[in-house]
Amino acid sequence: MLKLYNTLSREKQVFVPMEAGKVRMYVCGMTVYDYCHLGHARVMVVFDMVARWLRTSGLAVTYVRNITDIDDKIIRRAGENSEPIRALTDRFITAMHEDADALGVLRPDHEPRATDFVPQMLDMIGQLEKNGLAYLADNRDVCYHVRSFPGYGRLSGKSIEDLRAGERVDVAEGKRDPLDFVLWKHARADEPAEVKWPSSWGEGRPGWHIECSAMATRLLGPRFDIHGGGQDLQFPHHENEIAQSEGAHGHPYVNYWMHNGFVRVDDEKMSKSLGNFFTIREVLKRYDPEVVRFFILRAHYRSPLNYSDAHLDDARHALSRLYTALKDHDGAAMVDWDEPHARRFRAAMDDDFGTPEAVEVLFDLAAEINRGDTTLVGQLKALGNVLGLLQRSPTAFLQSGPAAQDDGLSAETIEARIAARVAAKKAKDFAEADRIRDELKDSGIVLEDSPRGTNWRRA
RNA sequence: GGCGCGAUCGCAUAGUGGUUGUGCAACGGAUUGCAAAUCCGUCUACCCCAGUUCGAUUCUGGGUCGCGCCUCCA
Repeated sequence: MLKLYNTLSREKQVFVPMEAGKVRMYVCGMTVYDYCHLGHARVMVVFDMVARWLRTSGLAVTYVRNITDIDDKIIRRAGENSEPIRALTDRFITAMHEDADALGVLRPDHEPRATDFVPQMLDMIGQLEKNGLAYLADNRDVCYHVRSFPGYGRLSGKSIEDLRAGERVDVAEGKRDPLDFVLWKHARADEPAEVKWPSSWGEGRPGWHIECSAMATRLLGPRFDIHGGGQDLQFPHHENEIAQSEGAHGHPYVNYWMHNGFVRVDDEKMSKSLGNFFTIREVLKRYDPEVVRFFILRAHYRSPLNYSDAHLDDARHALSRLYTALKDHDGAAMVDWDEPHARRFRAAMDDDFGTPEAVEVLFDLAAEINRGDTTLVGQLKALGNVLGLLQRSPTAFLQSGPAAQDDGLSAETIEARIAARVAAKKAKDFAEADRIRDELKDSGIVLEDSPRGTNWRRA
């Protein structure tokens, strides 16, 4: 029985799908004007894990993760680059897919682009206007009248009064209330034709929040099971989505809201605005992507996750232990769910996606295997697979490394050195054998003698 | 100012009203020509102050510190 923490109720709840055996899930994805950073990596990996676990649990999942391809920052960036919006967004969508693929993130069932759903957004805005929740402001933007929507602030635990008290928003440009947000931005003369769509309120483009409501409704229906995203989207983005969808449809929008914690650097949120972010591809130059995935899943999805080289190094060593246990064994990869470790694994995952405990089970399996119980090899591999881990050849993982690109030593060179050392050992020239080993060690290559020969791996 | 989250062994990260988890690191032993890997063992924590309790790291209240949201942000 799966329980998950629902941001809306602020407690763990038993997950009951709307339709037996099926789950409909929407996750807020990327705004594509730059490379993804580690924070994006976390959202993608976390909800990939969620989708995998739901499927492993026998549910048919429809997973939607949107792409925001129209927005102020995109327009600005395209202008700076003197390139069409579409060229810019296409480029970064490709880059995003490269990053996601590297991290073992499976493609969602749908990746809708906002610009493909403008008519649906306009329909929804029209409905909101009809319901008395949207109005055309003096500056010709169409705005959502937040005060007319009862229950605004329920998700984020904010009251309209408190928001006003701490208000730091610019003086309203035509808004009736500073809290009101834009549904439809009227077109400006200096904007490219590419970002102008006709509408009954005049030419313009969608506000940010409306796209998710419209696309989720179109692809999953007006009410669905799970909606996820980064913690920072809880307010105002998700609060506004609720106001839009419930305001338009007159019934609840989402049953379970999930928010993943931030990635931090030096105990500060990693973000574009703070400038302390690392892009995924930057990190992947120095760390194996599976190490990054492991690093993310080793922490609970709702906890903050501190990034540092030391922590990634630690994660690499830990993952190496798992792969080392798998080395020299072939095992079928089907989970036997009646086996005790698998039961613990399931219990951990069913408790709000407790990947840290699930990973712990993996280490216990590795220990059992190292003690000689090779019947558990298949379990380790198969449970690893549930998390999207441990599917490579152990040797391939162990011989790849942080320095793989620049230590300049090819496998052939290393093998040749090993052969030379074996010869030296045979001749009882241990000084020479040790010299060769130390030399390789200085290049980050660790040798391991075994009855069946000498193996090597990268430290 | 409003709202919320967190404080666990050297580092990291789980979890639990009483049996003290996991990874990395460290130390001792086994193994090894020596190593590495592995195994066995050691070290063994729960911010502070009250309260509830037979018993609290775990529950309640207060405090301190850190962080997040309230503005674009995964």
